[in-house]
Amino acid sequence: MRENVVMETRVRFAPSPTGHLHIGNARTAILNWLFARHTNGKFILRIEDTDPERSVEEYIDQILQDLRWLGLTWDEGPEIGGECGPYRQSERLEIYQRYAQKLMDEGNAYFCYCTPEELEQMRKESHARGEAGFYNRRCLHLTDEERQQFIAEGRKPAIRFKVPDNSEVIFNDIVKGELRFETENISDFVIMRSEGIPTYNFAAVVDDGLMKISHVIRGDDHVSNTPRQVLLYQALGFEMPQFAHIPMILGPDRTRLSKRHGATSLDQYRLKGYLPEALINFLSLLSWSSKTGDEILSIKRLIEEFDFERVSKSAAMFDFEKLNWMNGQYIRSADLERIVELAKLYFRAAGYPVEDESTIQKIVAVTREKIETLDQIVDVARIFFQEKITIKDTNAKEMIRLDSSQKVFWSFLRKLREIDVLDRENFKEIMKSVQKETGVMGKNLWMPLRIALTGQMHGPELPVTAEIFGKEKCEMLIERAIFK
RNA sequence: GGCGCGUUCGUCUAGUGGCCUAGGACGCCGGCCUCUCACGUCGGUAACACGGGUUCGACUCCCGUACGCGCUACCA
Repeated sequence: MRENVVMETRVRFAPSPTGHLHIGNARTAILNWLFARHTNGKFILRIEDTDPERSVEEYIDQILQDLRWLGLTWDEGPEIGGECGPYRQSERLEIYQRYAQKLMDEGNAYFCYCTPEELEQMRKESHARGEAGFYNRRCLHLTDEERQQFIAEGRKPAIRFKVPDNSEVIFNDIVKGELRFETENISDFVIMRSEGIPTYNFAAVVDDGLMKISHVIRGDDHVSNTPRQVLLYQALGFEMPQFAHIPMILGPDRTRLSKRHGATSLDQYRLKGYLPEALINFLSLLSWSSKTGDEILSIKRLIEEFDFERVSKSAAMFDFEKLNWMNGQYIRSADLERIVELAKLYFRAAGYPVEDESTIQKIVAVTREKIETLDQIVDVARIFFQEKITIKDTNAKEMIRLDSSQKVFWSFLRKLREIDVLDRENFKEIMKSVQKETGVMGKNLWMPLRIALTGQMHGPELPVTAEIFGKEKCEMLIERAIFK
């Protein structure tokens, strides 16, 4: 029957507020979002904050902010609600209890009174025997006296799911293909902790089921959890979603990307001056590729083209070099006004005055050409804000003392005084006539001017730099270079 | 230890049995552009983990080995 109905795609991103939004999780969020938009479905945000030990309220806001910064708008979730709320697991505790009770009533789950020490012992023993699972099902076969005894001792029970014997869990993963697991290798696992809080595997299934999630898209570190969840779906009678396990992102040492590898939280990237669309583009290209072979892809194209057919099965290393290159591409092609606004943030932090809008715009236009992350604009633009010029480079010092350089300065000065307003065009004209007059050309002509004006041998286009400085400042700087 | 997943240039990848003398991108190297750096542009460097099958033919299919990663919690 349901073959005829075109089911609406409903995907979810379910972060746990135990820290900042990790770059790997951001990628998972991006792929979920892309798929939702591609299929015209819904992108649902759910907060998995069942562990009070590790969940921190502030991180929820942080994560929401990060997601918004990326532009990943959600259709249901915190702050906007939806038909399947609440969207915070800590507010759904009664729901999990109800379904756990249902499993107990139907004989699919049972109380477990084992202590951490007892469990640890079992783990050791089964490990020594070379088995996969570890729980020996002691509490499944408890006599009434034993049970009374534990209760009398004040032991609070957890609830374990009873894994079917001798069967095989088979499911089709959209990216990995058919996956099979013997239940013999899965021991009865806890679904409700003794404090009445659900475990991840249980809460995720109950919520995904109730929220009618059609595709579970997550990192492939969850593959091993999936058979447990499949069993739960079956026992609970929920419709099974499709699973798509996307490959991990690795650090330079080929282990899963983590803090050890440097910047891993999204806000660090924002602060350093990466553009959200660059990050989305780059992250999308980790284990996915456009069939056109293009690599610079707009959000629009990403939405149009994304599908699981082209997601690869193997993990991908995070390549900072390529991200930087890509970010540079986006910085240069973005609307200038936008980059100006962002650049001002960095200028202000560096103490540069940003009041003169048209000057700032010119500065950004010429300096964005040379940076890969926005924070680098502070260094490149320093020449426009520095109080006085100090020449550190000895080659540069020697250069301006050259007779030919001094001749150039004098000639340039004379011609500069003849004009009213200096701009990039008449700067070039002046240079031409200075060349004619002095016979100095090429590097010997330009470099002394560059050094006199900026104190450095490298920098933005000189005509533009001179225009930004203006006639008076140039005049003053060249005079100084003459008498040095 | 057990279970699962993976393995094409340094890195991200294309490749679905002949189109592969393995293509593109980042990086790197060199040329051009040029006052410099960067941009841009042109060219170069560099890979099918290994061993068996299957097949007229294997990067592509099957099996094994090696290596890597993940899971193996009353974390998610």
